[in-house]
Amino acid sequence: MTTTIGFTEALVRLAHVVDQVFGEVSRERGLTSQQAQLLCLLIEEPVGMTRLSRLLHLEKSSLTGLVDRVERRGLVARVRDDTDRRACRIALTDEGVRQGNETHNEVTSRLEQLAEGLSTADRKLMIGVVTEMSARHQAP
Amino acid sequence: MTTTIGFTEALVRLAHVVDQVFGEVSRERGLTSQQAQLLCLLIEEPVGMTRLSRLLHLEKSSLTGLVDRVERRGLVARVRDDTDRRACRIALTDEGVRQGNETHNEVTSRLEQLAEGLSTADRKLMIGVVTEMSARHQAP
DNA sequence: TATTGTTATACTCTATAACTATA
DNA sequence: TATAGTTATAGAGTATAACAATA
Repeated sequence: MTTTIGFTEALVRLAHVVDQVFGEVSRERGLTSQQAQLLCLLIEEPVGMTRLSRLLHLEKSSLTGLVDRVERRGLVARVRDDTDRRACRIALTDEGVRQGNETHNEVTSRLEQLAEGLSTADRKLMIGVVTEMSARHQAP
Repeated sequence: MTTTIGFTEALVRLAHVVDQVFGEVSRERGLTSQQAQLLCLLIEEPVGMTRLSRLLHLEKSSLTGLVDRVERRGLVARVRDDTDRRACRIALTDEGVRQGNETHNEVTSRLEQLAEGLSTADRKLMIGVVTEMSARHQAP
């Protein structure tokens, strides 16, 4: 029973797998995908609401609630911006850093497991393809 | 400013792109991603709630509401199963077939556009990789 | 008893519109 | 006036638990 699929369908299927892995890992930590994604995004550095909303493709008002819920869990904090009293930056707490890193590592680990045995050349190819597609998608 | 990304990160990024394209196309038709996904899934044939819930990784109770909303929009109908009076199959209406096909085609078209210029060999490679990863993810 | 699907309930996610405070 | 962020509101998505009807 070997069903052949097309290229586009492969992309969609891959997206489902990634989404599900991310969802599973998040869920195991008592987080939603969105909450976990927020934590992962903040690992690098604190980010303000307006920029976060662009990065996550969310309206600012939607973000307010998401941040509220993660803040209530003690994983992030609103830190005031000294240069602009209207603004704040969302920063991970110590526990948030832990959860964010663990989530990221676990997702990475599981995806690596699924891709086990894939040659370095093939990986590089996929990275190249994705980088190109991603750039095209953001360009317009 | 050329930032190099890892293989796993590429997978995650690709998933985001696909999700977003799917979301954009759905939205343009006044549908949510989940509703559009349901329509696309039903293009092949009508499916019962239990099987749908496995295919979409959703609890049956969550599915009831989703089907309700899509049915309210006149895109699907609950058809009774003659061999089992407990069961029903969710079938696309004529309008549902149209929307499902158009959504599928538009998503395909936009993803193809993003992957324009990619060689046949590279496409085949990606299909192979995804098929393998997808199979591993479902296996356990 | 097991299975199919629904209902009740409680959160979460999301957008739109209107708002406050600061720039 | 424009920008940063919040509030109010409404609808959609989701899970858990309890349920009805049928197998």
